[in-house]
Amino acid sequence: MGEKLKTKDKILTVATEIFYNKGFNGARMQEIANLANVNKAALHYYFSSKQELFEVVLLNSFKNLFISFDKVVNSNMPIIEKIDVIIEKYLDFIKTNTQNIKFILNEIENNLAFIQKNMETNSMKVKFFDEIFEELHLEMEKGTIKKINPNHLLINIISMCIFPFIAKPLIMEITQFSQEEIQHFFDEQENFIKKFVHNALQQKRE
Amino acid sequence: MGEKLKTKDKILTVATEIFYNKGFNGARMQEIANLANVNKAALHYYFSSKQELFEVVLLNSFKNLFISFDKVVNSNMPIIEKIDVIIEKYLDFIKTNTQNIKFILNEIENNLAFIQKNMETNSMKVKFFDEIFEELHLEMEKGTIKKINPNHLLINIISMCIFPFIAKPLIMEITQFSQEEIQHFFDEQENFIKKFVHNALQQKRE
DNA sequence: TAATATTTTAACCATTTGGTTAAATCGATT
DNA sequence: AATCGATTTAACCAAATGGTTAAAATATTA
Repeated sequence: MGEKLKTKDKILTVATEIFYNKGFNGARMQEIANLANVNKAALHYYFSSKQELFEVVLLNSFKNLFISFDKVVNSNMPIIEKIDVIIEKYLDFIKTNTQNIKFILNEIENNLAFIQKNMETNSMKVKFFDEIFEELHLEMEKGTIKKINPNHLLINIISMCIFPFIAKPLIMEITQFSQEEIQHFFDEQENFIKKFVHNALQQKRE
Repeated sequence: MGEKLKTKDKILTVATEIFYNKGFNGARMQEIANLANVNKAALHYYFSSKQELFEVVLLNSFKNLFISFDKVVNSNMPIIEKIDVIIEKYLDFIKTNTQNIKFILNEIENNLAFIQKNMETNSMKVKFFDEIFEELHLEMEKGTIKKINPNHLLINIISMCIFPFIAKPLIMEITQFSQEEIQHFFDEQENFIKKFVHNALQQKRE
């Protein structure tokens, strides 16, 4: 017991790693089998085809994304602090899941139908966005923060949190940053984004 | 004359399209040959291998990126307006070159050595960053704009301009935006980013 | 322990894929 | 028109790849 799933789990773990790094087309069943210490036939015993194995990995990857973003905030702290928490959560997630996001961004277009089907059946809806939207609208009505489009606010926050990680190799190539410089950049990024957003949200003092 | 390069150009155009959409691993020489209306052997007549053809496409792709970003601004308009122009240029570029950027982001890691070698020999250095950095520092000294880290400012501007295009399919899946809603988002995005940045840069009135 | 179901293996197979070769065709120059 | 180099083609090839099969090994259960 418990041991039964060992091989299957091992295969899935290895497959995830390989698919994340090489994508569907770059992944080789043989390499997955080798790294999982099983025969290629064992792969097909647990997963009928490369496509099926891939889809399991893709779906897990998506679930992972949604779990992390769901219900980020539900306390009754001030809106500005809440946004700070959102920024922290996004940065936390991307730091340890860069490959996960890259993988999804790369593979989503070729698998839209599959994803849509399984998003529905697994009822992975994002209430998070709706909730924070509503709250932002409320606070704007109250005059706590400036009136800006919440869609833009949230998507641009996500952009600033995620893109530098996705584009790290390109950024390093273009800027010729040293390892220390890029490290310093990422260390400072959280505070920069927070201030950036505060400036956009805070009412000017009258 | 001029006709001589026709076939080679046709191959390159088609190869670019295929490599952009499917990456190195997903691209098939046969498909490139078919779309270019030539035999597969003709491909190898002009490009010795898939790798070589790929590298030509990759290098062109990189040059394209650098040409677009080089010398964005050199007039003597106020710094804030200059930043606006930069935002416009980035958005213009990404609108028509989404696949180009995605391709580079995906393939850069596996081809770092090649890119570095050819960046040097082709002396594709980006003076743009240095110049605008210097100017930002100057204006901060003068007190025209707030003192913030130019690295962060520029990279975050780029993030906001580029990421939504890269992540459009994912955003649509998560937000369940309709076609009109997403269109509206992209239409408004330019002004949003500009205001966002202005707020971050403008000195509070005393 | 014998019987049964689960898991793993080695040896194959068909197809795809990048690449080659030698001959044929086309184009310009003389 | 004859010549010579550039271009294109058809027919192949070896290696890689996803997948299959039947038998062996390992657990599980009666």
